[in-house]
Amino acid sequence: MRPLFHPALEDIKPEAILYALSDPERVAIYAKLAGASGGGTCSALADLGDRVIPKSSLSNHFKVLRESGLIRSERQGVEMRNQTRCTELDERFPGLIRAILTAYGQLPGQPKTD
Amino acid sequence: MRPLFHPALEDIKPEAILYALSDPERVAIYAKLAGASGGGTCSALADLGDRVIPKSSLSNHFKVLRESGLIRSERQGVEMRNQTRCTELDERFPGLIRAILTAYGQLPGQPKTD
DNA sequence: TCAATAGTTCCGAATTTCTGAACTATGGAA
DNA sequence: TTCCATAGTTCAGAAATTCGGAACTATTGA
Repeated sequence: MRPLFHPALEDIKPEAILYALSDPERVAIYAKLAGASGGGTCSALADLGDRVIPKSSLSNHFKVLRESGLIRSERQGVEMRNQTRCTELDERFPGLIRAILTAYGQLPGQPKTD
Repeated sequence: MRPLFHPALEDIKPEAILYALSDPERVAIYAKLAGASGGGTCSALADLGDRVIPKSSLSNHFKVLRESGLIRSERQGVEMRNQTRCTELDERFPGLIRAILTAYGQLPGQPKTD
């Protein structure tokens, strides 16, 4: 398995962030991750309620989120811990992530409006 | 030619906005439009400096921007006037467009950082 | 060493994007 | 009215991307 790639903060591109978050499934995953305290595993986030995302699609979603710079993944034993890079990101693109999650009505603790 | 479709404000979806603005060419077009006073025509926005966008691609870019709710297009004689819907949009998704343009370093009047 | 679990990679099918060529709509000139 | 020029749209095939099942890899525990 090739090592996971994470872009350096200064290499993160707005187009990659927007592309990654232009898919509601990825937004749902990211929002859960932003809410979760422990660092979510892939399989813990596969269930969207109305549909269960296939493993390979899920793996790809995480790859897109990771390579865009939105999350950091690291292996912990048999599973993968994923966490958002939102503090860093807010430094590079102030207000961006919050505005996006607000638009989706997915800010942690916020009632869904869509 | 079929009539141009514009979504009602309440039908505008964040995923469509993010998708439309995940393409740097479309961002460049949108940013020019946000800066232009008159309402830009397609051909006036085709020249990106490093490349001239083909007519059909340009037409498609405008379609994506229009159907996502970012711009409004209306025929004025032989040409098309395009204008942003940013005031409306800011009402629906507060701060979103500004945060995105800031991330791209493309806010009107702002020096490019990327 | 073997089995179980978590996730990645591969690869073919389906979908989407891109763009040259043909077409449509409008306005002005003859 | 007819013809031409201009601005943009639509069509269609090629290229690129996405999706997801099946096979594979890595790690842990028995």
